[in-house]
Amino acid sequence: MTGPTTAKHTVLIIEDEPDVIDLLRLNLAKAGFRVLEARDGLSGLAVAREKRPDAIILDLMLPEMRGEEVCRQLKSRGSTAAIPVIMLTAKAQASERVAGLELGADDYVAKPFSPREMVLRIQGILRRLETSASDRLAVGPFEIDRGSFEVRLDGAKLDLTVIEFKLLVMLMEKRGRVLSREDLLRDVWGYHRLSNSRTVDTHMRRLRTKLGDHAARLETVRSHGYRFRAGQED
Amino acid sequence: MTGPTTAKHTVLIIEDEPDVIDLLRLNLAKAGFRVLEARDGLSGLAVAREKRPDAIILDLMLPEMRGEEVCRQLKSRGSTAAIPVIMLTAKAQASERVAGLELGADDYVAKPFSPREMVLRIQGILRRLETSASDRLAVGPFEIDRGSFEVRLDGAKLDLTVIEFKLLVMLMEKRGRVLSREDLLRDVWGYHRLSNSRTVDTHMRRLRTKLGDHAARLETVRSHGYRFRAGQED
DNA sequence: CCCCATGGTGACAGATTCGGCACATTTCCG
DNA sequence: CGGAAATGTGCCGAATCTGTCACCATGGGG
Repeated sequence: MTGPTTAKHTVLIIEDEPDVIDLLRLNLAKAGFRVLEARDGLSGLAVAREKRPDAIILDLMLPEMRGEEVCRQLKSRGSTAAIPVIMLTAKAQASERVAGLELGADDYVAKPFSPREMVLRIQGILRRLETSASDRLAVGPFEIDRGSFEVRLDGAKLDLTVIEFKLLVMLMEKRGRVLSREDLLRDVWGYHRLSNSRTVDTHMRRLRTKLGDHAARLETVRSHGYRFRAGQED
Repeated sequence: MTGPTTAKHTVLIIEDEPDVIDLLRLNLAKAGFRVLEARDGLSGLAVAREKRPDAIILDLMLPEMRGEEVCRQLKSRGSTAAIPVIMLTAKAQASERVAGLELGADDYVAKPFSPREMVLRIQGILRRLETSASDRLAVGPFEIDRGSFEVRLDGAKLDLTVIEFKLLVMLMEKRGRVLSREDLLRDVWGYHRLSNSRTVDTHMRRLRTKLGDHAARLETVRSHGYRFRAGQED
């Protein structure tokens, strides 16, 4: 996220059985989640659209609108399609599971479930979304956040140009591999016609300067290009 | 990814039973995946590190090194920690499942499993990773790719400044909500001391100019700030 | 209907960034 | 060791980006 860091994640429970709601609410709250609830499919859909929770636990058996349909509608609209949905159902048959997954559900838990497992699943899904959504890339002392265009080296924020940023990202993504000047021009600059100039070299120097002590990670491979050396932490 | 688009996803199967391997290999290949395999834990770990597959199917019962340990080691190193792991085990007890999830596994499938379900799970996990990894943000005619810093409007590439880009991303992420000038200064500019100038207004104008016909999506909310109007597609 | 707070707009100057060049340095090869 | 090729480095002018200001347009409250 580029935006302000949200302190807590919000989970919406769409479920009609009060016992199940209570069980989930208690455990999710204990794990630090904010909890919303809806007692039927229609209002669940409405709450999801209005509040945009970070995850949804969706019972299949619901009044007003069945869970399958709720899921389908969630997944069919841009603003809610990315919200992970965890299906909750009494039936554990494989056929049901497949149906749920085909609807676009992100995970599936059979009742009776262990609340601990449910919390872990949600945390796992959110962790996965989070690390790739804010799109962090960390190698040793280098930390890159594509979301906020920030680079940190040994914790200190580096002040890089857009080109320098892209250059470093590309080198780090392909760390260990040698990238030719053409590769870099194509991907960092987006050139089609290949400039025959020494632009890449110049920018590499600028980048190295800003990396200070760690400039050594940017290796020159004579006659071939440049490489971000992959260390043991990689 | 900023780099070239990879055509196929690669899945690594770490499993010692030939029957299971064949079943998976067949179905995954049919679904368009490239398949790697390893017959024991140690070599599985090695292959994972060298080839960096897009997903790993990991049996718990393995010669050389147990699946739990393989998973732990995968998750403990930067380069392989982000690879989703799907645990495969004969035991379906809840306790085992929790243990797997706590190890950092991303999903869990009990044997005997339906190959169809397995393929769906992998596709689901990869889809989730993908859409957020390349970090696309699409609303109506707007398409943003944070990976390549590109904005397209009605398919045409827009040439935005870094500030304009961040501004638009922030407004789109929080579309429908009014963002105050302070919100925007804090998140786009990263100011701590709040500039009392009209900087935000000026940049909004510049952004609007570049959006042409679609500038109307950027609404001014008098006395409060700005808002990206959420349309029906959202 | 008028006033004034609020926001839009055009302009501008300073700062930053960029691509390229000339020259220095290094590396490799015979 | 000598020379050629490759790369590092300092620097410059052009282009771009940015914050700010002054002035204009607008609209809501009294």
